[in-house]
Amino acid sequence: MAALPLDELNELHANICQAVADPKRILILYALAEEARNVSTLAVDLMLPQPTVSRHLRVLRQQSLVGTRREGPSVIYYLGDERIIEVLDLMQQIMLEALERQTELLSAA
Amino acid sequence: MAALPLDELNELHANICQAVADPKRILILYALAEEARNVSTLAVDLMLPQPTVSRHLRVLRQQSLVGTRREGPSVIYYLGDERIIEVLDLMQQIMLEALERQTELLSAA
DNA sequence: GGGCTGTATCCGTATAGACGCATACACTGA
DNA sequence: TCAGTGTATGCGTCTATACGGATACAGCCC
Repeated sequence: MAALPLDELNELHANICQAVADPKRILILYALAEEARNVSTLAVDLMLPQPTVSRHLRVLRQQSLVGTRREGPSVIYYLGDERIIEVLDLMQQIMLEALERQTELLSAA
Repeated sequence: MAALPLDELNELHANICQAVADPKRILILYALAEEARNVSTLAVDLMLPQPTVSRHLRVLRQQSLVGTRREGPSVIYYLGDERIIEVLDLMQQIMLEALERQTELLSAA
C-alpha cells in the first residue's frame, strides 16, 4: 500500500466530489441507479445530446463512479458504487433543510 | 411549501455539491469539524492566506454548510451541519476503494 | 468486406471559479 | 474618537470545464 501524501489524498478527495458536482451528472447517476443503460438511451431519456452524455460519462468513469460493459452494438453504463446515491440523497437532504431554515427566517421577519 | 421545479432542485443539488468540491474547502470543513475557529486562526492552521480562507468560507456559508457568530473582535465559523462530514468520509471511502481496485488490476497485469 | 448503428473525440467558444495582492470595511476597547 | 485587529472585497489574471456541432472511430451483422 503506497504512502499517499496528505495533499494528494485531499486532491483526489476533491476530484471525486467534483465529478458529482454537476447537474447533468447528478441526473445521469440517478438514472443509472434506476437502471443501467447505454449512452444513446440515456441521452434520449434525459433529453440531452449524445456527445454531452458521453462526455459526462467519461468524467464519471474516470472516478470509477460508473462502469461499462459491452452488450451487442452498444456500451452499457452502470453504477460503479451504489453508495454514491446515499451521498447524493444526504446532500440533497442537507440542502433542503438549510433552505427550509432560510425560508423560515425570511417569513419570520 | 413552494413547488420547487425539478430542474431548479437539481441545480441547487449541484450547487451544494460544488461547494464541497474543492480541496481547500474540504480541509476547512474538516478543520471546523474538529473545532470552531475564526478566520485568521483557520488561515494560520491551514497555512493559507487569509483572503483565500475568507472567500472559501463565503462559499460554504452561502450553502449554509458553515455558520458564524461574532465573538469579541473576530468571527467564529462553525459547521452548519455535522452530516457534511459523513458525506465527505463516505466519498473518501468510495474513492479509496475504487483506487484500490484499480491498483489491483494494474498489479494483476 | 461494407454498411450501419452506436460511441467517442476534435474544434472553437463561453463561462465560471480560484488566486495573489492590495485595500476597504467593521468592530472593539481604551 | 481613534488606533488597532480582524475580516471581507475589488481587480486583473489564469486555468478548468461545459457546450454545440461536426466528425472520426468501433464493433456488429449480413
